[in-house]
Amino acid sequence: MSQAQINSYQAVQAEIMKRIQGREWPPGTLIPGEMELAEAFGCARATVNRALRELAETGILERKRRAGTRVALNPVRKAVLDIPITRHEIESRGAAYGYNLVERTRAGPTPTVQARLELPADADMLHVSCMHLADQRPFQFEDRWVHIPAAPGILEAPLDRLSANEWLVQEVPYSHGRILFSAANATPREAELLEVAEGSALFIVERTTWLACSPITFVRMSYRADYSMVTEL
Amino acid sequence: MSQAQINSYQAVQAEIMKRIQGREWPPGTLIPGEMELAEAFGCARATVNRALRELAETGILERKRRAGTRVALNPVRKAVLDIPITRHEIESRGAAYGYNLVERTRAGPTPTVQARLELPADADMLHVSCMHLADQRPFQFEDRWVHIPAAPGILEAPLDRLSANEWLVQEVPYSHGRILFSAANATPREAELLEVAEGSALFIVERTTWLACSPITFVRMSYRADYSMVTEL
DNA sequence: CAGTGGTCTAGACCACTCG
DNA sequence: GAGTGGTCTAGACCACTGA
Repeated sequence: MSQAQINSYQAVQAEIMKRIQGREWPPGTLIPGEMELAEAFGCARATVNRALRELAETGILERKRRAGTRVALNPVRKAVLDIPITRHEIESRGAAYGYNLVERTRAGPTPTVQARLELPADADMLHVSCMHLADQRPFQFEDRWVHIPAAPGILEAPLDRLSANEWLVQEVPYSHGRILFSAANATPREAELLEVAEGSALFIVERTTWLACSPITFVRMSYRADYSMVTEL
Repeated sequence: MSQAQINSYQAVQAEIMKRIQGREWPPGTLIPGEMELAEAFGCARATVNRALRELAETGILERKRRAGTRVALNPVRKAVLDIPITRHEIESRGAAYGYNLVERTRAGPTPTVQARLELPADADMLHVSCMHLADQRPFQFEDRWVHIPAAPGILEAPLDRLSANEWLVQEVPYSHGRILFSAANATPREAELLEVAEGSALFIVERTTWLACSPITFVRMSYRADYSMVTEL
């Protein structure tokens, strides 16, 4: 026998990674087909398929019908980012969560918000902004616009106690969204709320969500410069 | 019959999503078991399993053995981030890629670099920094430290023409890494290189990679504030 | 048009965990 | 201990696509 039994998809992945990392299969290599690997490993093709499919999803392999599977030459690696509710993020860091409603106004969208949500200027919206605190210290400033017809209950939501994010997550399903990460200098208002110097760099996350083609909400979240978002790959 | 044939895993996913979005299954609902769904949809359990497993991976469902599958109450949604090579990112935006080597020095690590890579102060390292340009304009400043014993060929790499990133990706495999996103105010040097005002907010990405337990490289990439990273969910 | 990956099926065994 | 999801198998058909 030339090869011990490798009959779990994770074992197959480990073996493939071992060969890639050992440069037995350097970038660009065309690796054997699923049937061949299955035979060599002593397992079913479905097992090899799952192993290879998942590695391709992370960008390590590239698969094409007829052409086969090769080790990615220019790996566009995929990293998975967790997007938790802010309260949970704070609590998972072991800090006490605090919440302050800053503003709650029924108003038409600003031009920026209009553009992001693709809504008319006279759309019926709720503008809600709030602070999230970690151990009494400013953690995140949230500035949100909600399209009222898409989430009618929002007008009765107890936003003085609960962030709009938490209310929406439980009450209004969405089908897809877009997240945008960037940096910006703190405006005087943001500086005051986040207790940083004016012009201090902030980490910005903007999120827009839809249900089917109907826009629900746009939110801009600003974090102090000492915040960072982490992911493993 | 109560239900048309839904016999592809994507059709099953669509049906599940439809029921969640239609609030037929609001957050927290315990949904039917795999066998039951398979029978209702007229497909095999494996098909339902794949559909549900993938939805659970994105955070929409939560699955536990014995307890069953429920619609996530506090959805920690997962977003997938593409991490391309900078040259490809620039080219895919339709801009011309440019590259300038700024510095190339063999030196011991700074305290920050030491901490990130968990290396001793006298480790043998190459410090390489460079600018990536899009249509002749500054796009990203890359400041990198490479642990020479982990990537010996780096000393002969043509870093005057090719970024260390591109060379490493093809020549040195890695097993895992950590990425950290944050914001910072531009130092005088960064401001000059990126052609922004001193103190201007920069988007910062720091990446550390290892092969098994052996650190390979640490890189800090700074982007002008007009840059943003996007992902869909 | 032939060979690759993509998927589905029916059945089985297993591991975990909740009641 | 029983029931759920987690996985593997052997076989089959299909869609795509590059030679």
